[in-house]
Amino acid sequence: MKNPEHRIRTTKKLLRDTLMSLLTEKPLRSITVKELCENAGLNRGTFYAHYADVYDLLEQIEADMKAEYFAALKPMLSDVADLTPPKVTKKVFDCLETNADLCRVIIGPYGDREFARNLIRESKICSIESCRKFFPDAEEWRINTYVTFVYGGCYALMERWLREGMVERAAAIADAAEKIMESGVAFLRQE
Amino acid sequence: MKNPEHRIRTTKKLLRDTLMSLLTEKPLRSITVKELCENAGLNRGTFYAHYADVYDLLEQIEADMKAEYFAALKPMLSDVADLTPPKVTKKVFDCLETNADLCRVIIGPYGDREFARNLIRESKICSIESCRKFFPDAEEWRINTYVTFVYGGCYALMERWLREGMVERAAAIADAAEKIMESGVAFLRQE
DNA sequence: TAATTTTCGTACACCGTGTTGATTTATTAT
DNA sequence: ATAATAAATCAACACGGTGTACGAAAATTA
Repeated sequence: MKNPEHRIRTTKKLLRDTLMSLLTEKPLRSITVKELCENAGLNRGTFYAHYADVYDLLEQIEADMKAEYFAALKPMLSDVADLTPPKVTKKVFDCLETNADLCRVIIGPYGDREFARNLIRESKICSIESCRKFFPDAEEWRINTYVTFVYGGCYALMERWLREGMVERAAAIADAAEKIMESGVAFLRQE
Repeated sequence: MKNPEHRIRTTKKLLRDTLMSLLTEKPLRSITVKELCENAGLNRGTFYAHYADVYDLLEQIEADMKAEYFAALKPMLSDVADLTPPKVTKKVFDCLETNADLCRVIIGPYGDREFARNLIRESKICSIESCRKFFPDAEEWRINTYVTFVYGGCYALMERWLREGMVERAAAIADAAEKIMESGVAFLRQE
């Protein structure tokens, strides 16, 4: 075969998929290694050959997701020169819409919302930089505060959107977010 | 003694304090009933007389916190007639500043941030109502979206504030939050 | 086909769990 | 104070998942 570790990859993928599946039913704390392996049809010893415990497994899954997220996001960001925070928001919402299945698990009742929050928070850095470019005279504290607020708001919208089944289009939410972060409460006086 | 259950209350309080203390060192998942009782100087059987497991204990602690939070917040809210969302924010920040010790544990590395988020989210309801009062012509969707965004933003500021050791005054953060939710990005053009 | 690597199967000691029943200690009521 | 009541203690137990080990079986590579 091409890949010398093809077999391991298959096994790992099976364990990952099984864990994600179990996470739609119950919290991580009540998922045992034994149960996980029985569901995956794997020997328990095989699990321990790759992971220390279920938390370790989830951590590795999340690390990979994070890598994929930024790998997918970066090209989206780099092809635009004047990248205002609202535009970043739109890109991120599109990214979520693409990976809807995964998002639903993470944001679900037994998912790791904290992980999602951290992803968004780490995206903050580039926004702070672009903000500085557009408002060179603004104090550092103001910029940081504004971006923090605005990212928190966007995350809240995302969470609601995912929780309610993504019935609206990503673009619609992104538009609303953009208008609020641009003009605040004036958003309620429109139309 | 006055209270017929004085002894139980003392025991429960001891268990609670011990758990909160342990939560500053390690995550809940690696805190065992055995360890908790050893630290509290109590018999393990005593624990099981009151709680099912450590998760049950934390749930009860959080339920009480929630009750206290709203008990403290309601009088703050009721003594003002024209309660705009920004004013609610100010009140909540004051409330957090008062209970700084507790907040630090919850928002800390092993705390339950999700619990904090839920508290804030539940405060949203009264804000939606007051928003409707001030903007009777706005569509329901717009109001809900705006309040969701704005609460997410406030929560993000709170989290940052707590994480950075509450060095700034609550009023300062509340002012910033107020201005952003009022006029959006214009916040960066001030001063 | 032979060599290598991964998975399987089994067994084992270990530890925390949750429960039990009897005993001791503290609180309440008389 | 003393008896009655309730809670905390103590020791013991079966149970289940953990993490590890090692040889056998199966799959992959050369």
